Amino acid sequence: MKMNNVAANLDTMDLETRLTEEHHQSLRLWLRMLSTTAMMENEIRNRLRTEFDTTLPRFDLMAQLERHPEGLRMGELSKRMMVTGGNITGITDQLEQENLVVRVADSKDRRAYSVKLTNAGRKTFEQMASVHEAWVAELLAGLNPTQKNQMISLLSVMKSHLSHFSNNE
Amino acid sequence: MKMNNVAANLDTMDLETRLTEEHHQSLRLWLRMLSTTAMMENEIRNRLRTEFDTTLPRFDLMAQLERHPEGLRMGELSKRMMVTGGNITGITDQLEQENLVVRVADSKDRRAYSVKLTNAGRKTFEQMASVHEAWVAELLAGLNPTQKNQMISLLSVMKSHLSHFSNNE
DNA sequence: TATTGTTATACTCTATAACTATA
DNA sequence: TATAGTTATAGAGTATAACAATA
Repeated sequence: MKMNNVAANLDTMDLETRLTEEHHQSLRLWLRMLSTTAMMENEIRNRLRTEFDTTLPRFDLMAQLERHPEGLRMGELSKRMMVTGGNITGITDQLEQENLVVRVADSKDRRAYSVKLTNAGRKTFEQMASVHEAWVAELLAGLNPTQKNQMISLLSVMKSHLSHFSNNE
Repeated sequence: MKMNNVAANLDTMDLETRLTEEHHQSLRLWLRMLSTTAMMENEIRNRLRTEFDTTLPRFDLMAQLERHPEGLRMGELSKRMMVTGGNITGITDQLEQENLVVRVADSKDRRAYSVKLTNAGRKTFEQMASVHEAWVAELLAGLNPTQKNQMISLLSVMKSHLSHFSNNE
């Protein structure tokens, strides 16, 4: 009786062998995750550029603001988008020049701004977002709803473990 | 009786509502996947830089070569790494200057080269790879082996659907 | 003519660190 | 002193397109 299954081997294999196999399994998972995400991300970046002449970080910033109609401070955006402050300034500058967002002075802290979508920005974003959502559905159509839910919950477990490291999230 | 479960609603909801819910589910999955991958990728990039003074694309190129001791042509590397040719030239130039890889003239096609790891390159890569593998295991320790296998197979389904689009892989 | 790889260029995204102004 | 945001800079990664050598 052959036992190729990892779980079945738990009690027959020595610790070192088991760890090596688990390491290989983890590496396989990570490489697959990395390449799958990259394929999807490349496709979406290309479509955002050719269809809407925009980029993922710009789209992402607008998406953050759409979820927070009261506006978000620069530092909040920096944390949520996982990039340092200087970059937020740059992207915000671009979007402000195109009248898609505005900086509103904070009434209590005169060092701070809240960034908000303008009406034009909200309108533009809503149009992009609905097309974007359809793209995502199209690209993920290989999974059925049950599989998608499984994946969402596995990612949640993974993410909460990851949040113990470094300064992410 | 409330029915919040997607599957339970399949026969009672109209088509349009169902599609909207599936779209939202897909979007949620994609956003979670994107942020989870980014967290892990950032952590690994940082560690590669601080511990080995290298980058993910450089590491990735060496990893490709390690799996192909006979060498890979520039065009092959370009396809596998999902970037255009000019970039492969640049990364290969860097690694060649550090004596980690060599370009070997193809005996049959005088336009082409095969890129191979040097002995020093192989040694350097093996050291990095074993540390890298331990990092990945550490960062993925939130999932047990069964969950990792589930994730691997879900990603496979997803990836094979994605490969129908554009020029990826 | 088509293909392999290089070169030159430009653009986006990124981090870092010094800076201004407030707190 | 510490914090919010900006500025300036440098570097990595990327795509595109024109190019040379060879097929």
